[in-house]
Amino acid sequence: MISDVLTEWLKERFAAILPGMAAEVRERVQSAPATNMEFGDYQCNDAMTFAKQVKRPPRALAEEVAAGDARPDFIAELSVAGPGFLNIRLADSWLCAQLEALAADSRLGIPDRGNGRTVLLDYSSPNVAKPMHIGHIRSTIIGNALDRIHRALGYRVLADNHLGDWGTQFGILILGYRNFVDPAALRENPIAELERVYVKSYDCSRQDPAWLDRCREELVKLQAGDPDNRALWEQFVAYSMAEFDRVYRRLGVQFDLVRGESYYRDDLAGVVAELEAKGLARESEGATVVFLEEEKLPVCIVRKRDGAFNYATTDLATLASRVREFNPDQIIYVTDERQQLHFRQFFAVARRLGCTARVTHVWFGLMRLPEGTFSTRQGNVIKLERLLDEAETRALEVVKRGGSEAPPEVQQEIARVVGIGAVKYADLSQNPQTTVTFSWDKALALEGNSAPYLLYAYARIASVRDKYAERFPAGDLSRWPIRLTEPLERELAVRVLQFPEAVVRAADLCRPSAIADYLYDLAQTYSRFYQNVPFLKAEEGVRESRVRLCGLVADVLRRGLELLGIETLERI
RNA sequence: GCGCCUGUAGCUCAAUUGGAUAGAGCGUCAGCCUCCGAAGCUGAAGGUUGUGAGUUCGAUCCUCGCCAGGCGCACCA
Repeated sequence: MISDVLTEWLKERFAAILPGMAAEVRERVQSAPATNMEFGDYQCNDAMTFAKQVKRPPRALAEEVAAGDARPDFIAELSVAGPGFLNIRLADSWLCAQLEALAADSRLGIPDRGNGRTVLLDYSSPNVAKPMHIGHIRSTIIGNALDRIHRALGYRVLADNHLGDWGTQFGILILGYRNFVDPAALRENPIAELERVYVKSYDCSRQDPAWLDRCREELVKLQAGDPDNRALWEQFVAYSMAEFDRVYRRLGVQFDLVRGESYYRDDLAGVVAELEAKGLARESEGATVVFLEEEKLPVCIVRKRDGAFNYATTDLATLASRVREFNPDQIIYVTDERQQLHFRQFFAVARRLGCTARVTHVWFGLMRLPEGTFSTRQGNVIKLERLLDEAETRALEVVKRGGSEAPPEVQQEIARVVGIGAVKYADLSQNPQTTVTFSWDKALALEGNSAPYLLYAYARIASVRDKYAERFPAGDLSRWPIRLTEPLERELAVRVLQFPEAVVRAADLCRPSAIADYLYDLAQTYSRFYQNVPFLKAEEGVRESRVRLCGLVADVLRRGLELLGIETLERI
């Protein structure tokens, strides 16, 4: 990566002029893309940071760094500006060589950061017997993007869908099912019917304590292995999986493991026993809890007063099982913001149990409606499948409005890719940690910073290649080197080479939006280039170089979108 | 009450975690298709970064106090 090459060189330079603090220099010196094109391509601000410590003027330090006579071949210009900024302009010849290397590299320069190390990703994790609604989309899409990004960086990724298939809701559901289910409706739409039954039974439990007691009994029977309740439970899980699989297929999401909470049900007692044996958990107010005073956190309950286990227990059992079986270096959980406290508690307990795997909670803001939060009981949920349908419908309207000549099934396919891509991109292109207020127009945006803008840029490049082949049938792109003659194409070249940095950043921050931001910037730069720099009309040599550069942009766009789980089309 | 998060152009969001003149899209206004795909491009207007202090060469970013909103806080997950 460009920044690595520059950083390494800068570290040596700083270490040479600050021999007393070489170790710290090697730790901290960084280079970053220039904030303003006029300054150069990259910059380094560390003369200012070190000046304080050595009590010397920052500008003098910077000048000393810049003064060395052995200027490496990748730097064309190195200058000092303002209080001590080091501005670097890269050499065109070196940029061209880097582009040639990128063109020959199937990884497009993405480094092998993982080196085979294992990352386990826990995401999506919907509850059985409830429909997937738009609140589930963020975990699924962000988690899947993190999955793809880590795989690209050479990690061994295990994506695990930790279904909510063993909670207290099953007592309510089983009793409701026995009393209210409509077999015809169940055949027609199982999940909708189960949802109706659940809501009705839930209402009963709120009004009638006796009903609630009977729900608890059903739950106890299920957990004790009662054959009838077990059969019902299996049926519910099967219905839900069918629906989930349908949605996942549409979203292009695949898991390596689908292990719901039920998978760990026999481990729960052992977790509590271990905590007690190690003196970490003790009885309090009838429950078994772990006190977390050092961390200044509330107590973590691992067994309720009624003897039942809860979420924290399940998570601890799950973690232990994962460590035993896969020994992951890192486990990433993707959930909404409401679970922050829970994860802080859970991680604290895990550490006390000696867990050394790096555990990360990636949380995202809740999805809301303009009128407030939505809930199953208020009946104002928007189902995920309906969102996807609507996305495809709107995209199809745009395709038709554009006067597409393509046959209907091709238009349908374009609408599918554009619509689903728009939904995903709307979520992935912004910082996950903000609350989002759902609106159809935003989720399905088809212009501006959106998937269709990127897909359009991509399709235009595919067209460029076709046009080139058509007009210059004897042309052979591979015979011509890449050259940089126009400022805009040079700018585009630098952007293309920054792709690996965007991927690394997205992984480091667990923020796929870093890639989305980068791709949008790349597509914008490309569009300006496309509009303002002639290439098929350029002279031979320049023409081939520019068509090849276009091809590299296309490769990066395709790969980048793929990392976000968004498909591309050659025609749109 | 305590904790976490958010507040940036009329609206939706960026700003590479302390860097230079805070950038995009939508919307508004003015231009660009006999031309490599106009789902595009060029330009204009639009800002006391919620607010008040502090830290330093330098603050949207760090510290403290306020204001507004969201989400949590012992037996749901």
